[in-house]
Amino acid sequence: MKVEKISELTTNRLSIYLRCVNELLCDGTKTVSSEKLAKRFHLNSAQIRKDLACFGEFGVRGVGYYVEELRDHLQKILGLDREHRVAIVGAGRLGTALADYYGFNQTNFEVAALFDTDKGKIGNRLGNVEIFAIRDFAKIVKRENIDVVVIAVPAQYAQEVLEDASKAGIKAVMNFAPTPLKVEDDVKLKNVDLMISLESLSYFLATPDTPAGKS
Amino acid sequence: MKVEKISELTTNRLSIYLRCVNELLCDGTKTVSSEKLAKRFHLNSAQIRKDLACFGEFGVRGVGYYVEELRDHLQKILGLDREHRVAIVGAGRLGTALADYYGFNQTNFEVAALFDTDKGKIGNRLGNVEIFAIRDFAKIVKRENIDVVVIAVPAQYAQEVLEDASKAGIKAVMNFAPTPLKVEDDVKLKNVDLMISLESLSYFLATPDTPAGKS
DNA sequence: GAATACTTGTTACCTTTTTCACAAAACCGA
DNA sequence: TCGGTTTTGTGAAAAAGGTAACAAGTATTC
Repeated sequence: MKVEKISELTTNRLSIYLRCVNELLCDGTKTVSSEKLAKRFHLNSAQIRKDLACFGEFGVRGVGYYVEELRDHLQKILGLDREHRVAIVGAGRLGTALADYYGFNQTNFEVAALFDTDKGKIGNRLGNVEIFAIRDFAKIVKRENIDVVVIAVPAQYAQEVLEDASKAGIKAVMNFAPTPLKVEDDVKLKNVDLMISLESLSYFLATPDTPAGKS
Repeated sequence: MKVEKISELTTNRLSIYLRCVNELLCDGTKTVSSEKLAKRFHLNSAQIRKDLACFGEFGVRGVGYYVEELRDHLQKILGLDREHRVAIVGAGRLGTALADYYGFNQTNFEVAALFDTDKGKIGNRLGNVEIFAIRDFAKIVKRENIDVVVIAVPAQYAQEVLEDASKAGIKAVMNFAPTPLKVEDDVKLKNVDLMISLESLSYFLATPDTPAGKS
């Protein structure tokens, strides 16, 4: 096991491995080699081994990995062995769509609060989740033990929301607003930029000789 | 100008440059140097020059880049000088949220059709956009000149939708379902995987000594 | 018109990431 | 127990990506 800094590319792949391993578990598979895993899910076996080796020696030579054990390790590494409480800021279509996204409420991420500035929305509920005034952000974050914030507001308000989150002690933020945000060094900001993805598709369509491939 | 294959990292940055350049245009800026652009938007000037140089010599030594001209070049390169017609498959919350996303209808991407299997939804309209039966997919794609498909259905149906799209001649697909899809070599598939992003945040929270930083 | 200041395009260098290859380890069948 | 097979973990090589440095242009000043 190497003690070095883990790249985000690696942790992203761990998420994928976890998903694959869960699928194997559903099939009733007990053990799996990196080679079999790679073949089935179109991955690279050396990379799987190397990624996993960053966190310990989970495999058994000659056998492979015990699927259930591997799942437990991956969940632990990714911090999915405990619940995360999510606040979504912006109760527009995107925010409300995210609030009952398959990912949430089916995993250890629980949407605990929505926020908006629209008085017509404040106080309403979306399923079990109440829509609060953004003014009460810090208070609710504390009361509801929120540790992850999703920014789903128009671009011009995103920076402000990020700063509110930072002030409230939030360390993990996912941003859907298509604008570059400045962030404190101790806050992890993950940008999800649909325009970039769309324009990447557009580039591909405009450039016939480019090899396609996933991403 | 180098003639080599362009990486997706490069084209993604072109999207960002375009966004920055548009902001400069709003400010009335006429010319900009790679250095000024880099300073203002927290980029690297050498990388900007290198990325741009892949596509031609757009700059003037001693001056920099003419902002308007640069915008036109970037739009052309990214294929944004012509309209793209988008179909969204899955008229659930996510699909409908995407249908009136800021990105669409404010740019050259026009949502031309929604698709669903739910008889209660088929025939309804969301703004100007009609919801069609997935059965009519190929027909509508042709009639509406659709060239980009967005998959916003539950994971278990995603592969099927992708294959329908491929059969209908679609070459650019954006997938929101959290599952790995197999795709023809000539189809560009762009995955937007919110679970991976969330789990990346979770990893960060679970690993206190990790430096944060954007992504 | 020459000297100075500025900025690009590009090469060379450095860092990160991926892939390859194999010794070491564990299992299996006889 | 032993020889053969499988498969991991890892160091070394290769590929990809990012940064720095600078020669070659262009504009501006005096």
